[in-house]
Amino acid sequence: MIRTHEAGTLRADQAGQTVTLSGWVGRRRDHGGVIFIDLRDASGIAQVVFREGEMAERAHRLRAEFCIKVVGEIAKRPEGNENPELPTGAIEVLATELEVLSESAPLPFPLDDHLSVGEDVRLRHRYLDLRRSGPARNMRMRSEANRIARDVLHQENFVEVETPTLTRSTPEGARDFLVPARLQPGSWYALPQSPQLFKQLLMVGGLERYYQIARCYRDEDFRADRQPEFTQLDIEMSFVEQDDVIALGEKVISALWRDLAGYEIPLPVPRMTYADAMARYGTDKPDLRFDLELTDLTEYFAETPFRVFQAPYVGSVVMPGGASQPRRQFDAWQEWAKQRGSKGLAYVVVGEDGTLSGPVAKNISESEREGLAKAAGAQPGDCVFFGAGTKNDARALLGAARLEIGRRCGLIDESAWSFVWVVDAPLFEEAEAARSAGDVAVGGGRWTAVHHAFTSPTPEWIDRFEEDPANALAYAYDMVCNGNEIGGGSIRIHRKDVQQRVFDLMGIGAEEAQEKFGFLLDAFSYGAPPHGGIAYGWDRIVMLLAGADSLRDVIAFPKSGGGFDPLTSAPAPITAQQRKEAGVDAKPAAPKDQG
RNA sequence: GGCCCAGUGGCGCAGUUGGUUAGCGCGUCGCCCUGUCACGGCGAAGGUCGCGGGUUCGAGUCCCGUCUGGGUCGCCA
Repeated sequence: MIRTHEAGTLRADQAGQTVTLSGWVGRRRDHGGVIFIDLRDASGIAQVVFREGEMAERAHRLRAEFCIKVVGEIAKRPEGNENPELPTGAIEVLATELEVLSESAPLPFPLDDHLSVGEDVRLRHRYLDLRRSGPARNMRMRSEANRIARDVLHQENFVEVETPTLTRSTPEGARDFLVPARLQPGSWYALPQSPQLFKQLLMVGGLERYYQIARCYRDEDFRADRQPEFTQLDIEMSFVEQDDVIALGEKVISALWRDLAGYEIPLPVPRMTYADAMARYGTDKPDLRFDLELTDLTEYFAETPFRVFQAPYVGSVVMPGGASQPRRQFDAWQEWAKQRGSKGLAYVVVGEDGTLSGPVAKNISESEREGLAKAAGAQPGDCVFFGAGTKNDARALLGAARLEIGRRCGLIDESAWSFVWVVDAPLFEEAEAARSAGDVAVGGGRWTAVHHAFTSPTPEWIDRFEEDPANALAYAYDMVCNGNEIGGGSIRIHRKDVQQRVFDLMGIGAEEAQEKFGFLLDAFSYGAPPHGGIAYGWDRIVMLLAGADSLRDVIAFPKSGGGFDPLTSAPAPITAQQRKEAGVDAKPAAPKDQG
């Protein structure tokens, strides 16, 4: 090693020792006769002092981010010159030797922690950004999270297995990234959207307990909380039921939050049914850091003269103190609602004397006005927002309004952690609904899987889901933290007959099933064990633990919008030669196409 | 794909109802400085205001288009 000590570890009791440090020049304070350098390495910083003569002269030429080696003696700082802000603030290193290991060009942006720098410049020079304390801390925290997960799973006898990234399309429902196969022009690999099928095969393979910190790829449009390649902590277990996977999942999560957030998650994590979550919070990932709930007023307005409320569903959410909003603010709410595809956001203002006002108040009947505040749970001075329409649409709008109210009214305790399992989600949705929403419905049937086609029905439904597909429940569970879905999984189908019935309902014929998932079905015919698992959204979990605002903050080399890598400028054009070899332009041999 | 916001020296920003030479802070470069720690002082360099077109006597500013980035909805477990 070309250092004997790490800069950030030096303490007063080491005074007198001669040390060799290597690292980067942080701030320098040049006083002519005496020059101070903050020498930074991965452990922290230490002040190095260059005095008079040749040492000072050479140190004078040092610039920000030069990589240097310094030999010197640790000394207690003169009385009154200690810096209590620094862990090493009691000492300094009196340099006797200086070697510049590598010079640095002027920086494209300052590395000081207290200065704000645009994200695109930082990502373009991510290697410099990572020298800053914040990004460096996030990388280390992520490493710790990996370690903790591995520790827990190791203790539980899990086997870490790597699965292929050049593979066939997995049935997750997103668009695949495709890789041309040079040796079979016209054929393509898909990058896995998750290791779903492989982990099930590992269960058939008798590994019983598998996990992987797995890279997954989905070719969809971008969001702040989405990257085209992302990481899951992927887990699968044999001979388990829902409660077993949930218990294991809680072990992992509670260890993470205990060690990295200093928070002891009260166990067991409460569970809520999907139906309950939708009814009370208008979402399948409720943020339970505040109590506000939706109210179902469909019955209440059953006889309403107000056309807008003559809908399959009418619900409301209260904005505490919302009555005092200026008119402009209510207009802004309309805009807000329109922005998410709604016609508007009906509202009623409850005056201090309890009388209702606002555009909606005039349109409803006398008796409806009478009891509305009470029915909606509103107090004088509140305002009530309404959603009317199909159950799904109206609830989605109200759920979003609930979150917006929480933010604007400061109802959310930002320091709080709320965890909940959402269970008993529907197993199927109508294929029509899925298709109209732009989904690529698998199979030609009326029903399609909400999760994926290998999710088992709950024990109550496993023998009769065909009778009432709309209400059949999936043996699945999502873990939600502060309104973020951080993980989800299910008990899988392991019986060939059940799998066949699910395929039948989805209109996937035997031939099609064989072609698409034949390898899995074949595997299931050889004594497949009952199994299930869970996958945690690793980037998002680390983001929450780090208190970061964006997934990009916890990924070493993230992509920016449009899937562009600001550092390497990928994706990039290929040469004609590469194009030819890759077989990108191969014509399909025969019309006999495949999926 | 829709909508919203932003693009001004290396970085972060200001720039009024359109009006002379586009400012400020940081950084950079040079000189000075023996106790600083976001050191300080003096001086200097550095900008076709994202790009293209239009309106105008005159555009960083107004209009249209376009590109890039961020956010959001669609999409996405």
